Amino acid sequence: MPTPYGFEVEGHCETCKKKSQGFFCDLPLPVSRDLDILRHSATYPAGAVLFLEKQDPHGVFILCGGKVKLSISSSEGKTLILRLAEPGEILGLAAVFTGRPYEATAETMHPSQVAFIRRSDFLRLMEKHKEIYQAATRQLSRLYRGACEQLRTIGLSGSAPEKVARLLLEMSSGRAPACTGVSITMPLTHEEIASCIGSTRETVTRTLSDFKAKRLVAFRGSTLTIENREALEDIGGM
Amino acid sequence: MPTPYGFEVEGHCETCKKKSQGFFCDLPLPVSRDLDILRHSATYPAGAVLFLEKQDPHGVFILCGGKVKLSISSSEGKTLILRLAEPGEILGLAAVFTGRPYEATAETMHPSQVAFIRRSDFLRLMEKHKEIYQAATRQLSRLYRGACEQLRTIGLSGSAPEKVARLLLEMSSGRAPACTGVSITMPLTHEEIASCIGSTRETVTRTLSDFKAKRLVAFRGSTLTIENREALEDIGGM
DNA sequence: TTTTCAATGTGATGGCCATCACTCTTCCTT
DNA sequence: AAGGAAGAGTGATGGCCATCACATTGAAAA
Repeated sequence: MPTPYGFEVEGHCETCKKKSQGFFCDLPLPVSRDLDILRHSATYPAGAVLFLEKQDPHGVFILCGGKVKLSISSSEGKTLILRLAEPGEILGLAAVFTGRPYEATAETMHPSQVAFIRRSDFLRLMEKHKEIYQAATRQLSRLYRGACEQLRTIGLSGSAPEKVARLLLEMSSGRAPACTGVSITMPLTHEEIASCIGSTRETVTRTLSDFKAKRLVAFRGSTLTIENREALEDIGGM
Repeated sequence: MPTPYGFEVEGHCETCKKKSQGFFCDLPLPVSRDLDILRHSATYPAGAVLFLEKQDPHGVFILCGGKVKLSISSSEGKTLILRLAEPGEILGLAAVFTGRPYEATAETMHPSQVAFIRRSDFLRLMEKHKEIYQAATRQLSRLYRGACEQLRTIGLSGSAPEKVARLLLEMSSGRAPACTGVSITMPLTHEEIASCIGSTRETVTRTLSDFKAKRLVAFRGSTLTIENREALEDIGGM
């Protein structure tokens, strides 16, 4: 099944197309032909590790379908989740480009389709096609902005409620409309939320209970609804 | 004074040249000619603000000489220093490329020479010269890696000593040799160190005193010498 | 069904460090 | 030399939340 992305995608094409701003999609034909030759596609089960933090960068992974968790961890075993990658993203870009080790660990959260391109092949491809530079710059810019946002959340907010509120608002953004009443499907456990904001599971549980008691949010299964965006923004210092 | 960077630099050329890996230097002649036409050079005094967080990105600033502090701040007035830019760096790159507001505030620490290029001009220039894409990707990759490191320091380390140790080690890295005995000229006040690691001035003062008492570091004026790198790495969890 | 394990809820405790309130030093200015 | 301001050192205090410990729910396997 040929697609506008330059490689075959089973199942999640629609998602990829919808989120294509800034992603690795819609490449001109000559570029996608070259990509097709070099890529190695595979389907990974949930929980598979694509690459490990501090490993030498053998290449980039293009996420075609599924969801991948990117995280860093300390020597004491604590973990910080950087972001969840969506279909269309290139993983390992900064590492491959600088030649330094992967800066994070990539692990599939669901069964995922992934295309791999060897470092040397990818670098040669970049030299050949300006469009790839363009896509890479776009993605890296977004990554950097995201990291800054996370630094703001973790580094500048004193209290745990502040961090949780910011995370919820961030997760709900990008969805229309950005106002009270938005619902999001929470893909993270309390434990994982904690490791997005540098806190602990217990604190997240307590904070969310508190938010619920104050009618700021509501839960229906794994669906979270923001019932009072104003108040949340207030708590988040925004 | 013509230079290999495509624009005139007074005073800090050597620095720039030494740190040129990944920077905006050594461009081919046609590129630097085009840059020369579009750039607006200026010298700013210490403490000047090049751009503000959340401002619309009018363009990029190329730091030719001096030093610039990049920081983000919260609504309550707390500040987090992201990094200190050295000559050769392009400031505002991610913002200009994505079209979203500047992600940080840029403020000169010393009198600095800065070249400005309007957003539209810069984007057109990128389209024309692949070398600029290349330089941009390199710089963005480094920025992203740096942000990840800072996230690791701030988000994964529980204690203040851990954060301070990591910061000192990071500041001393990049200098030869990376072992016990390295001296660095500390360009930051305790207050600024605190806002690099999301802590407070008092805590930094106390922690550094403690390190000094334990013979991990020594001070001579504004020069800091690492006397026991092993122990520092141990505290930093590295 | 029963089993089982992950996820969640909740109390108790204590330590780290942010905060406040000073003093002291060191320059730079006048 | 006196004045002032920025930086640095230091004690006291209290609150937030990490940590430990255990109960409870829920949802997949067996």
